[in-house]
Amino acid sequence: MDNVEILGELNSMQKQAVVSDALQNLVLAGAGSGKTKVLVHRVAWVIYTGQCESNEVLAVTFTNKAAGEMRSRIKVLTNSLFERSWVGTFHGTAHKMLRLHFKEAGLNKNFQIIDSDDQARIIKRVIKELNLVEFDWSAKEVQARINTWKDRGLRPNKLVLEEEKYDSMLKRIYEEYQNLCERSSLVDFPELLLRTFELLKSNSVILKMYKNRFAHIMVDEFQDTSSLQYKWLKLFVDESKNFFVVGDDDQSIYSWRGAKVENMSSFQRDYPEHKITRLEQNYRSTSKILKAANVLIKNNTTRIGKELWTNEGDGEKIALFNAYNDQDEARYIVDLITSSDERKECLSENAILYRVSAQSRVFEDALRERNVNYKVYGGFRFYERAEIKDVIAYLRLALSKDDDSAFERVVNIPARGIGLKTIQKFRQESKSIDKPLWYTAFDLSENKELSNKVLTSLDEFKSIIEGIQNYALNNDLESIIKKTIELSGLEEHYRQEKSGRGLDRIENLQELMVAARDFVSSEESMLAAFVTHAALEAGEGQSQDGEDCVQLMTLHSAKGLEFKFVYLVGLEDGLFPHNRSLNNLSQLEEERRLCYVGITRARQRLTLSYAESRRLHGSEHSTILSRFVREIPSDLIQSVRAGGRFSSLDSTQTGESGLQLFKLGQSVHHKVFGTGIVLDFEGKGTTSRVQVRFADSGTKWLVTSYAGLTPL
DNA sequence: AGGTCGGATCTTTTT
DNA sequence: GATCCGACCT
Repeated sequence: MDNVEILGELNSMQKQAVVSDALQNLVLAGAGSGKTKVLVHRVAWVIYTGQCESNEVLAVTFTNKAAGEMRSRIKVLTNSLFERSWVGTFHGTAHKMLRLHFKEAGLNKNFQIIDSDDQARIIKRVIKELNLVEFDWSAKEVQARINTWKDRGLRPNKLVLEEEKYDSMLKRIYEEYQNLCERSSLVDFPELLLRTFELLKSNSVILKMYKNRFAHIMVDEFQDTSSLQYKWLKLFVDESKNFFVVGDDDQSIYSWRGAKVENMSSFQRDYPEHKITRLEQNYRSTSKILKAANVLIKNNTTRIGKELWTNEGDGEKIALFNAYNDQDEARYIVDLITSSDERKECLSENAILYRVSAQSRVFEDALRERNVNYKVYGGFRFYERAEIKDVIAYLRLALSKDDDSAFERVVNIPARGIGLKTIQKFRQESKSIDKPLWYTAFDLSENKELSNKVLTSLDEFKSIIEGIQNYALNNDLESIIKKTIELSGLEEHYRQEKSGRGLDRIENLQELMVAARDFVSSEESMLAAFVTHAALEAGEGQSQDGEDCVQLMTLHSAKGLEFKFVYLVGLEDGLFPHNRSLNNLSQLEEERRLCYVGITRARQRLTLSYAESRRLHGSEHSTILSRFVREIPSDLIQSVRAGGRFSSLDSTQTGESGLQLFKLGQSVHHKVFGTGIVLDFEGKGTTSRVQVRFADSGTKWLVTSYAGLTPL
């Protein structure tokens, strides 16, 4: 490996970015322009040119997946020379620092990480406990508010109340929640970042150590950083430091969870000596697709500005399909896939992208009907499943008795007769003496009037936890998990579960043991490392079967991916752009960026579709073609079926009593012709006719009173 | 303590 | 239409 090899595969702009000798660099990297490649090559470059040692690099992103990919690509490029550099997620990096400096950060050695689900449960409990009159926010809303505060670096005592109706109540909840976390040594996701930030800010020795250590700070997906994350990065960087950030303001789609695109302009302001490099050559899509994307995104008012181009030729026009309804839309797309050899040949090159996950169902039905393999991305991940979290909670408690969240979760799972009443007693006690529940439940249990039955159960619970604790001293991870499942009685508990979920759950427990067997870590306590892993990584890649199948996912989860054939569906105002974003310019622009992301996923063929009528939330709505499609020049679009033919008609046939009523687009069944869709109707009463397009027998006009159609 | 019923609500998702 | 939540019942 030498310089030539590092630079050889790069185009001139990419090369410029990689070898830039400016200290601060902003790389504006369009979709498909080799964004991560530039970052990875930059790491290799600075190491190979002797600008720094491999352990002096800090490279961060958002997801474990992206960090993993970054790590392995750097590894390939540098022949593992980078081993000691810090490559990871923001949260992972912050966590690492907190473990190293737990004392200085004011944390207990065994502090545990809680995920958003745990956090929501605790907040819910706090709200209930405070007994606030008239307070009617949901726990989720409060959670969002608290996390926003944390992201702004605001502790309860620093809040400036805005005299809103519930301000003082929200503040009390925040305080109480935070107290509870401190008492039980729990750290939530935003807290990982805020704690680290405060630690570095207040402890000049530690900060200096890291500032000296990190010669190069690199960030991928910079447009997704939150204000706290940017402030955190800036702690390590001054004007003399190498700061290399890569991002695309046109692909910023996560403002709703704290991402601040503004950080890109803040970067330009904060580092006036920075160099900006634009990567606009696209290696993914054909020209027509890129043109559509360029034109669309130009309608956004707040962007730095760039234009994608390619050498790869014009390609085909974008197809636009006008469906009668959502089912018609799904069937058409599935037909399109199955009737083309090119598309059928590699199913996983076909991606159906939609705005809301509820849209997947109709497609799943249509795909199943045609026996086409598919995979829906998103939804519950492995470590988020209740049964997995139960086992993890036992382990967490064995690691840290302070962990109230874990205690509450499993003290009565399986049911041991320790109900709400008992727990409430503990909570009260716990709050008044400021000790974790575990201690109020055991060390002080003589003081409370508890029945013998409850006392016995508690004893039993205690010995389970201590049993796990002892067993964990001298056994490997897989056996510890196995023992935990046995001792806790969880397996038996799920076996007896009445709903059909029990068997699934037990399978998942076995999967957990497999995960434990394969888990590797350099930490001294494998168990602690595994529990952290479970909190920090939702376990996306669990049980991958690698089957060739059609990919179904939301536009959000499609970011970063590419497919030969992309179907962008449900392009209707109100659905995409979503209703909730229609009245707000910045939100509407984010929806447009989302559409931009969708379009730029396609390598070869892009198909857009919309339905004139859509069933949503139980009832039928007529729709309007999405403004985003209307913004794309019509010479780039090929309409597959002329729309609007029926939209001016009454959408329901008005029949005499006793006669079947049909709706346009409705699925019906006929004894001879099979299943079909109602396309049109005419006449009234016994002379009325319906036009039906049958899946196998073509389109026919049928007299309603004789046809004997059954609605489906 | 656990189940059942009515009512409200209905993006996007990672850590 | 489906799901989640809180209130109420057994």
